[in-house]
Amino acid sequence: MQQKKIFRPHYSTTTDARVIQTRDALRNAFLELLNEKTYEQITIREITAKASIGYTTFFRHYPSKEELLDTVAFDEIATLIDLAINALGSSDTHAAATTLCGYVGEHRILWRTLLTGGASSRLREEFVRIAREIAAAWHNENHWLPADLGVIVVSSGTIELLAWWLGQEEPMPANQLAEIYERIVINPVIKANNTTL
Amino acid sequence: MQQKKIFRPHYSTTTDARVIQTRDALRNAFLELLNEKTYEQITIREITAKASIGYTTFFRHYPSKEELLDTVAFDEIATLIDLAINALGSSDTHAAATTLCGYVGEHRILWRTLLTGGASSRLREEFVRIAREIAAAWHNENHWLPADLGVIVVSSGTIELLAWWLGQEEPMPANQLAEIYERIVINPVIKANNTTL
Amino acid sequence: MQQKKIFRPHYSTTTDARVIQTRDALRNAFLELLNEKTYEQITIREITAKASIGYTTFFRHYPSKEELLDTVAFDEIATLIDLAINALGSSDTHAAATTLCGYVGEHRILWRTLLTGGASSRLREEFVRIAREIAAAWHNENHWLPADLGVIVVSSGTIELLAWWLGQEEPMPANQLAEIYERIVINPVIKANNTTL
Amino acid sequence: MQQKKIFRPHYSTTTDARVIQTRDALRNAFLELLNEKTYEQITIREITAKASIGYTTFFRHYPSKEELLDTVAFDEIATLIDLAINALGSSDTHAAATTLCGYVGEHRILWRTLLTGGASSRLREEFVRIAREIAAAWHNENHWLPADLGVIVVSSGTIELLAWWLGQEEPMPANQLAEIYERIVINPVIKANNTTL
DNA sequence: CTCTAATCGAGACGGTACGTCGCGTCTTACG
DNA sequence: CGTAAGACGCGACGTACCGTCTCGATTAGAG
Repeated sequence: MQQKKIFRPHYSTTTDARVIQTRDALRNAFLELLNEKTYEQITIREITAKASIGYTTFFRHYPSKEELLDTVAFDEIATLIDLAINALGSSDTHAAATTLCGYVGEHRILWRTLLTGGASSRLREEFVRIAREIAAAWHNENHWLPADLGVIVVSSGTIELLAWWLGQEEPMPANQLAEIYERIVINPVIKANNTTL
Repeated sequence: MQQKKIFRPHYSTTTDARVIQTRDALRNAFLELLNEKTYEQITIREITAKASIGYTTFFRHYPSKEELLDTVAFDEIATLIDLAINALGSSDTHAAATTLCGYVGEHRILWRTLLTGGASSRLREEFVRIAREIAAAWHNENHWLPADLGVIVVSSGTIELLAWWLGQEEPMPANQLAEIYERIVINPVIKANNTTL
Repeated sequence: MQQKKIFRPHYSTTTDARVIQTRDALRNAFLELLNEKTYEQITIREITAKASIGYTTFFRHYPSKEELLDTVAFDEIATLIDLAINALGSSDTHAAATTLCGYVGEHRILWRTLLTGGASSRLREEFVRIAREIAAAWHNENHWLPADLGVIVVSSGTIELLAWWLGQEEPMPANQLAEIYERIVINPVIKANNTTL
Repeated sequence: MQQKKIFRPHYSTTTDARVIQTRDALRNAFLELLNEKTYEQITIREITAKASIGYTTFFRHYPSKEELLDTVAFDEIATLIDLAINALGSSDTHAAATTLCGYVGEHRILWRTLLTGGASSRLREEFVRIAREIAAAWHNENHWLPADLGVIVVSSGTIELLAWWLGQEEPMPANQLAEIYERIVINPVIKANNTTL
């Protein structure tokens, strides 16, 4: 964390056109590579070569490959989790599920890379991890179902369902997916309490 | 005339006591390390050091870290998938679910390492991958649910549920877990077909 | 796109101060080690350790130990062979012999390492090899003496004589050596033709 | 030198037919390999493979590759040096030179391997080294020529001349070689004293 | 419109891990 | 029950990336 001497003025926000350009190039090169190979297999040298950026320059913007991935994915994950939490907690689960599927569908290209590309397992872990944090205070009236287990199963179910969808060659419409989502992921957890076991 | 490469006669089964001993040492050292750190962070040198085995000797038994993990995990995964498939396909899902949870509970220590340790994401991927292969021919009468999506959701749900259970400090009894398993993972997929959407 | 292999831009001449410094350190460490042990016994790790240079860095400058030796020795050998050829071919063999012995005496320290150190046998072979190449076109009027045999005997005689001289604790003066050189190495080959056998 | 536990009953002379057979096989395999590659490049595993002998068995007969070479070459070198010393010291140098060249010619195949094969430089060093030891007490009446220098020049000259001869495709007759030998190697050293410089 | 400072490319360097190779010792299973 | 087959520890090899550090060249944007 504590960098010693390397010149790193760019970690802060800047409007310098060169900086913006460099970061975009890195981001795009990284995403392209994620479509080809595993996160671990991708080297920083590859990213910079593909981005036509000097190797050293990478470190002027991100301290590590990890950090670049986070930067690329963090906002997207946060948005998606918001929607997923809504789907879980809302009274109108149907609308929430549709919204979530619709959102991912609109960002299909990016999300396909994230969920089916070389960083998929990292993304999934991250998704579940953040979901657990956010939902830590979440109240669950199902006495038979531990709250965090519910969050885990819904989170991972969500991710797997979306990954499957994005990997299809001829994907079904978003609203149809939303129905399935509701039936096999949402409802079993939140609506099961009125069923006697 | 020339040496073929490294001398690797051991990949086949052997009864040599030294070989058994060495492999056990590697396996145990590896599992211990998986409780401490990520699969990627573990180096072969660490494994051999912890096992008090020469570095080169590792390669006399496994061509890579990957292969060692496979060897350690493959049989366990295969057994578990058998049970999971039964849970999914059997008419008596309750009995199948109980059997599965019971099996994992009996091998709690190993499975906790596999599912909550440093190789968890690899194990989960592998589990889902194998499950898809096995269930490729699986017939699904739910016209509204694509078969492979069902397999994916059940597989990942199974894994996540077990991982949660094994990570608990005071885990609930296996049969209680089995009930939850049935309600939020099994039934939504296989019993939903008699519900009109 | 991919890295070519290890980064090796330095084989060409460069004025970079760091490069000069590194190469000098390697060269000196190598020569010091040659005074202690055999060329084969010296490891690249030893050289770099003695030079306080990173192990990997060695390969950024030389592809192998062999190449380092060549670099260290090649110019010297070439110079010496020039002088030796002159000694052999010149009409004034006396002056040529004196020049050659004087030259080696002036570079006594380096040549002692080369000829009596751990790489001596390699150096001798190299010397004879190069001498044969250079003297391939050399015309010999001695009908009784095959030209290449003459070159070989003179070359090896030269080397052995110099090695002996450099190994002496109280070496004789260069001009005295030159006289012996002329009598037992040069003259027998080039002046013998006017003697009937 | 001090071997601990390995079973090595064969270092002593033995008449056991199997032992003789094994050693011959190793010796022949070694000589064959010396015609193909450098002493350093030859591995013990290669030798044993070519000899159809177990790898471990090698060490029951020789502690190292070095020792095998010595065993193969020592007697031959000693014989040759005897002859060379005679050539140098005898009053009838002509007869001695002829004898020496004749002897080598009769063992042409072995000597060609030794002097032009992959161990040539070792052989040459060894030859000169032994010659110096034997001739240490040798008295030299040439006041202008240090005795050991004389031995060195004659030894190396002898070796180089023989190596050249054995490497020829159409070698000259032994007696013709002997004449050259006498003129350019022997006489310059031992008969030069009656010449004023 | 200049000039100063931010940005960048090139690449030398010290490291660490990799997987391979050969050595020489030690052990065991088999004939 | 002695030996060959081979398991093993060891250490060097050469490669691949890592992340740090210069050193100049270029360029943006403030004065």
